[in-house]
Amino acid sequence: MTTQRKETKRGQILDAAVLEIARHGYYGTTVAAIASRAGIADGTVYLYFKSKEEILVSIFERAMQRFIDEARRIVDGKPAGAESKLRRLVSLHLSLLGQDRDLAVIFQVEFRHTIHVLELLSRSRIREYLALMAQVVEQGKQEGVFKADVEPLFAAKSVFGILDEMATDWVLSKKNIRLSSRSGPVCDLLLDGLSAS
Amino acid sequence: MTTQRKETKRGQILDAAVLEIARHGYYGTTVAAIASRAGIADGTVYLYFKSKEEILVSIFERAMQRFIDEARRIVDGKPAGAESKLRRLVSLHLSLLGQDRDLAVIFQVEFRHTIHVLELLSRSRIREYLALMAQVVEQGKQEGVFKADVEPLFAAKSVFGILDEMATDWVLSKKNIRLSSRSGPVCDLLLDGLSAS
DNA sequence: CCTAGAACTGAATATCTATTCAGTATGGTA
DNA sequence: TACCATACTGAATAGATATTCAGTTCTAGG
Repeated sequence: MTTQRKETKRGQILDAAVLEIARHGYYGTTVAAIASRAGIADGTVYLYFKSKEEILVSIFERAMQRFIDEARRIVDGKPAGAESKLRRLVSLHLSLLGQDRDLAVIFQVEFRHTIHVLELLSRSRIREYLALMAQVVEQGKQEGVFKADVEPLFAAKSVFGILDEMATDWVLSKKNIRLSSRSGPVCDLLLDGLSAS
Repeated sequence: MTTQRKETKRGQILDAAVLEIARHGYYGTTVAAIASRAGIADGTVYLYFKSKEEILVSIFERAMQRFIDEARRIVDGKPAGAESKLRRLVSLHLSLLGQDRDLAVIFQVEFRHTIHVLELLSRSRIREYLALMAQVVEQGKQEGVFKADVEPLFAAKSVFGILDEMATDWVLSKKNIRLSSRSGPVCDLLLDGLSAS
């Protein structure tokens, strides 16, 4: 069996796990249920993952890699103003989560147990992501379009916080709006604040 | 045994549970550990709570009640400008979490399983809290100090999102800053945004 | 001091499930 | 075709722990 094929099966298991975990939670999902949905025997799971926990870690890694790669393309890609880059980052975040509700559920809900399970791992990846946002804020300060006294990392966390809450709200709400439709309002608020001019 | 006394013991169990769950997570905490820390027998826990899950629910209820009561005092209390009320709400949120790290851990991490365990319960309480924030935004719009085109509930969620991220960041970081020291910068960003005037 | 009922105890139970591993199937190669 | 390595299977295991309940201790009122 080629590496290609192996990667495919590994991916299938991860896909099955995303589906099950989004519906029943990490602790509510049995390895047997993941195997069954992937159409393989329980034992086979352990040929691809050392443990159930490693499956969760892998889901996180796979998704986070995508977030970071795409964000980096915006930040380090072809030159553009900071405001434009910020708008694209916001839009990216909401689009990626908005197009896969199961993944969004896992991100917004299941990964929050992470302080115990994935602490180091998850926060280091998120720090990487936050750093990309902070880089854009820094650029904005140098261009003079963002306030001089704003701390880039603090601003990045604020941006992330708002995006995170919008995503959680979307995940938990029954309404059928598109998550990415919140992109504009989020940016407007971030850029200009609540105060009347 | 008086009701008073009963409430005390119930509270002791909850206190013990907060401590254990903050350290080991909900699924990593055994009922035996909670009982042991509370200095009672395992079975006694079940005289006060129907199940382990009910303990988690009760921790949430008890804490959330405090948040809502204090927020309501700010919002409906003696008249003040919207900006001032908003600053006090932000400060309240960060202070309440900042003065009890164990409770903060549970709020920022453990309650996120809530989509499956506490979905209805927790979100309805949080909606109540969000509604109080939204009320202040609405007031600001009428006073003309906040932008006319901002949606109050959307703004409230944004405020909550930033506060939430600051709290999570604080909980996961080893640094020994006071959480409430973030209160000023958070308000400034919310009110005036990132853009240079 | 007695006693009934409330409060408490903690060993036993009943169930659940992650992981293992001895055996089976598959597919490419000579 | 025969062979071997790789991939897969799924029943059995081992360990964990929420919850119960029969028995014990406490306590307040008479």
